[in-house]
Amino acid sequence: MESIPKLPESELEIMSIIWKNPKNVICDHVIADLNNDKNWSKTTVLSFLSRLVDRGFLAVTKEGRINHYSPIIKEEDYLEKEGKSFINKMYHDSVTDFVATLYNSNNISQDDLHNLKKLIKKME
Amino acid sequence: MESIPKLPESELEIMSIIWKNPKNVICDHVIADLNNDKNWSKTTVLSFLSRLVDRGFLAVTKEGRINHYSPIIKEEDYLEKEGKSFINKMYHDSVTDFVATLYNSNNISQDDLHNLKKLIKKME
DNA sequence: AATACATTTCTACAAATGTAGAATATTGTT
DNA sequence: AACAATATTCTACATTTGTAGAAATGTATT
Repeated sequence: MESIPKLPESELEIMSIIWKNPKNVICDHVIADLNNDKNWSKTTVLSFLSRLVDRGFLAVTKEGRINHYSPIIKEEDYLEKEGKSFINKMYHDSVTDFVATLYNSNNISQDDLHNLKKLIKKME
Repeated sequence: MESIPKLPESELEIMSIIWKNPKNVICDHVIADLNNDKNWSKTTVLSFLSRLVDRGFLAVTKEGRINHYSPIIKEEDYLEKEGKSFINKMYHDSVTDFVATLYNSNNISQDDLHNLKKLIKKME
């Protein structure tokens, strides 16, 4: 299959919203869920949605005049691919180095750390 | 201080090379260390270097006619900032979820996993 | 000094991204 | 049916990124 392309920031923002709640998505839902600091106009959001359709991330169907969007690319797949490439590019493939950096700079919450420990215990 | 901006791919590539070996860097070193799949012309590399200077990532001094570049932004700082933002944007701030994704998709080497365990043991 | 050569800086341009108004199409209302 | 309201699609344009030739500048060589 075609390898999944990396999305530009804004389109990723839109996809994240859709992945979080992927059933029966229309433009207005997306707008409602946008971060407050983004005040994109409706046409802007529609542009992004249409680019995501072009890129093969979304499918669109019309109900009356309204566009309904649904994800084609799965969130897990995208995250896996991006995560891998991030660790590779930035940490020469060492997850350990990555976690160490975050830990040393105090960017892992107690809670998160706790869960991480539990997870690691289960792994082998 | 100004928050560190995110670099475009190509410039990050250049910075990575320089960070790896930051003393007395000249254009030709960078070119020599480039990945084989990148065959950027010398002027292209020089363009990137000069953009990095503009962005405040590199300082440049001339020895004769030769430009010597040295990092202003520290690798750790850039990595910390990008790592944080990655985990935030992609994994709603959960390092655990990130590690889980990578683990489940078989993208952590035995070796790495081993080190990770050791690291976690030391943390608290 | 004149010439050939190497290095850097300028300039340019295509493609991608961010952004949204104008035009069009569709639906609902008087 | 005519008109207002609304959603989508087109079109447009500025900015950023990728890419590199042309021009300028400095150095070495005959």
